Amino acid sequence: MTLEDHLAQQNFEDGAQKLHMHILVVARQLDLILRRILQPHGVTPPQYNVLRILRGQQGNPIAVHSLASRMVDPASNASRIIDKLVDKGWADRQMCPEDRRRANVSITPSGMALINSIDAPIHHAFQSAMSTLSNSTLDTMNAGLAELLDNTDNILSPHIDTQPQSNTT
Amino acid sequence: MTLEDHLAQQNFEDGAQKLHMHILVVARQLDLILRRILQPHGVTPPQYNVLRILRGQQGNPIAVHSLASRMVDPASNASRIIDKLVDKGWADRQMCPEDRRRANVSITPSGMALINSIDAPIHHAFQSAMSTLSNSTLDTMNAGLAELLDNTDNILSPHIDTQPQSNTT
DNA sequence: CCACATTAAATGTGGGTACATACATTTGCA
DNA sequence: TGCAAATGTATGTACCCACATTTAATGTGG
Repeated sequence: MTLEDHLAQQNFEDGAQKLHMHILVVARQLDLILRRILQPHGVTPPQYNVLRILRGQQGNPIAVHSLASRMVDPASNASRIIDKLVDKGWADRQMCPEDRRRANVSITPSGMALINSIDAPIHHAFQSAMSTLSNSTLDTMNAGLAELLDNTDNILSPHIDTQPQSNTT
Repeated sequence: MTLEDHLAQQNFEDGAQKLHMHILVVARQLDLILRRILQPHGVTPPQYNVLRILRGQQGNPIAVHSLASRMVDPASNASRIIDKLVDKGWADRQMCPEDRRRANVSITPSGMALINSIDAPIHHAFQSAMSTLSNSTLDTMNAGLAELLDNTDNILSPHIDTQPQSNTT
């Protein structure tokens, strides 16, 4: 099924607009695939994302804000995602004695068991989704997306011009 | 800012996984840009998406299910998006006399005025986001994403094997 | 030592999504 | 004709998001 079929639209103004739509639609597809695999386990994609980060900490607790910065959606509501994980016994939240504003989060054995059991099928699914792309295509796409990422960063938070300004105003 | 900065993660297993993350993160950035432009007008991205489709109808009303199929998120809840548009006077919903299950939706002059006034800045923003990419890069990326779209379609709804099976089992 | 800004986390609000279900209406067909 | 299946739309539930605000604790300059 092509992009045109997905959107029931027959022509795009140019390659740039088509790329825009392609990215949105494919991102949605990837999310649906992940959701499909996670669903039977009662885990959602953001929760899975957090569990992966916690596992990467090798048992070391991590502050909420630092966890948030590593998420795909660097959420303002990391707190609430963690709430869900704690409710289900997959994560643990302890107050930090040195800085009582902080809350340290860590993964529980039960959370670790969960993520270890679902990780392989997920990796396999995405591997197979990408399997038809050649390495050189992968590289070109990654380079293009990196460029796009940089451009959108500039649109979202314009750089301060680093040229020193003479104070003539 | 690179993908590694965005996710505060330093290495990805392979190009495929990196592509996966790149797509998710860039899709999010594009959504943020759109949201940023729409926000002052009190419109959300899905609402804008629906208004564009309605405008494309040249004044002809369209059924909800047919509208839904054209959305980026072919939502089960197109109804609720339309509710919002009707509330704000940008769209109109009439019952269809020939088929009383159907609800026909059309854009109002006020909705038309709104979308015409915000369309240009949006087009400009995305054009500039993509402006650094060469045409050949755009083509390669679009081709790769089309392939990815097809692969993910197959994962999400596996094709029935059209080979006639001999009944030997 | 104290006012004040800054930081960390949580929470409120309004919106969106997937998935399941409800309900009315049409269609297909026995 | 009569009734089951399919269709079109709306709604309920639980989750998620962006953005603004709140609450608490820590830093910092006078």
